[in-house]
Amino acid sequence: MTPGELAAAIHACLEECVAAGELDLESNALPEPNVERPREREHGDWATNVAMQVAKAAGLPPRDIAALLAARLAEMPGIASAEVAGPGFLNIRLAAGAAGGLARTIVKVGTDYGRGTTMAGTTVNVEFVSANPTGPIHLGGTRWAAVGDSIARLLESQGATVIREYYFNDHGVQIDRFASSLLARAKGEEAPEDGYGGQYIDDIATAVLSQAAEAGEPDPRTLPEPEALEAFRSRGVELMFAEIRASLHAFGVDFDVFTHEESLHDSGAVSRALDQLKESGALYEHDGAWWLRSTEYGDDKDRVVLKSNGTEAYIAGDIAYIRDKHERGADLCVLLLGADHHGYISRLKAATAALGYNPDSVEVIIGQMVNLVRDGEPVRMSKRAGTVVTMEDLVDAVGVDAARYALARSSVDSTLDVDLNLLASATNANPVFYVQYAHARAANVARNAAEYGIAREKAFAPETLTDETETILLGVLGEYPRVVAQAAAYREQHRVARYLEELAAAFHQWYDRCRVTPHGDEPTTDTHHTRLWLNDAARQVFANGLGLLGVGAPDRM
RNA sequence: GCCCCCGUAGCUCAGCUGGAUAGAGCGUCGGACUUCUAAUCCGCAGGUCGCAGGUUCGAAUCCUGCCGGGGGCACCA
Repeated sequence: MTPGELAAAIHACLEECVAAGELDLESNALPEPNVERPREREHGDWATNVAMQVAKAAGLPPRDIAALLAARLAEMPGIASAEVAGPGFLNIRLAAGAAGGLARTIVKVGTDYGRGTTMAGTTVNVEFVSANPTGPIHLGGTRWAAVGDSIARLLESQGATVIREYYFNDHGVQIDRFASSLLARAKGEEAPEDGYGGQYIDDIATAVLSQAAEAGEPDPRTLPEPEALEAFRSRGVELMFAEIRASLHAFGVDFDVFTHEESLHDSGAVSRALDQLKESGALYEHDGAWWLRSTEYGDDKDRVVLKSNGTEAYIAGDIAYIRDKHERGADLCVLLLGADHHGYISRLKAATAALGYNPDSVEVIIGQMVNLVRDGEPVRMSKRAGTVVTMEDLVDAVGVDAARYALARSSVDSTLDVDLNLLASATNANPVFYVQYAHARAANVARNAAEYGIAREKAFAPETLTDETETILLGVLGEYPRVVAQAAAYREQHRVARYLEELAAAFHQWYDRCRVTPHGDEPTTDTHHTRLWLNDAARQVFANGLGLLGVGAPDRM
């Protein structure tokens, strides 16, 4: 019996109580009972606080309601006991066979265990990273790559169609500075004061020169300044962006759509969007500029969209972009942005509403910064000085799995300290190995079991799974679908990681106590076959959960 | 001045949609491999959940104020 089935059973008991006149409640207002594993083992396998939740509405003491439910619940098949505890908790024990049945359920369902359909039919556009192609992905962007991809996987697991999207800003002054930095380095000069430094600038400058030579074009350095800059800009951006894409791919993150900011301007999408807003009155003219009424959505002040000099402000591209995403069929647009962008939320919502879309169709996740720490001391990263730690640096130091896991296991609300020395030297400080090891162990157990003639087909006797560690392991396994559903609903990938660590602990403890293959001359019994079911169920959940984080599940370590 | 995030064990962080005695990893100390992987397990130690009020049967969790840290408040992108 899964916790979901148990919740349904409790709900049925509530309905029966209402039908029998024992509870004075609207039957359509009954809550979906919360079923959780109690912290204390003595409190049973599962507990619900539903009696306390409905106590006020029913006008009865919580313990009385719990008693009514307990009487009915205890009669149901698969339930060993139900008793009232504390202020009105209902502690439930499952019959051994009912609890153990979960192992077979998981094995049968396989990769679908933990998947749901609550978001079926919904198309979600998830935009993340979107770093300017003026340099390699740094630590902060790496965090969003790990988090964004995992959130995308979570949404997919609940049935959504997900588009991973990267907004590629090739339009503004940052790019101009990038181009002039390339030109300066190609000429052997220092990069300009407000430009970019670092070895990669030299490398790309060199690559631009050789590309031009191969194409039979004149040396860009000999061209007049504007043409020279353009040559370095167009080729440099392409080269830089190819490098970014390659890094992301090696990191296990691939995007479905790359949108160039320039293309929104070139295609007329920007002017179309602005025309629409002018017509609807969402833009107004003042001091020679056109303003968006973003204050109506909590912004401090209205924002300029068309500057008085006739050029478009940056936000104009954003407005066209959010319209573009909706027109391409997105029901929900999720954006991951760094904490330095939190001021954008209100103007983006305002733009969305002004365009005629539901502002709730845009959801901005603000993630806090990543700090580089070395031996406990904060290290300042500077693009100009070229002291930035990049995605590749991190991967070189700890590997993709450890990097992704370390970045995904914390809430994005917390600033994150990354200590390369710590991660690289004491790799067991990263719990990913604890989880992966559990999976590898389970795989090994399965290999050994096959050698000993233990096979799932030979028996499934769930009532033999009676060791305390087996009860706990089954309990944790049962929570997985709810954890995934909530992680998806709250867009909180770290819940999956934390869950896997809990599951790994339960698995290792079980492994320590219960053998799948018989000891020495011990005869093979149904218990061994049944434990293989449990082992394989755990292995499946490790694989499913690690998959949601984009982290590998190795069979050997 | 206004807005957002954070403040929980020595360190890094969970727990925050209100529930039973606040957790994990790392670090310290002490145990456990003649049989499925010791990257593991078991035990000890470690806490005014930043501070002060409030809400209620119940607050780390919700509300208000304050303190401390980070980020943001452009006709820049």
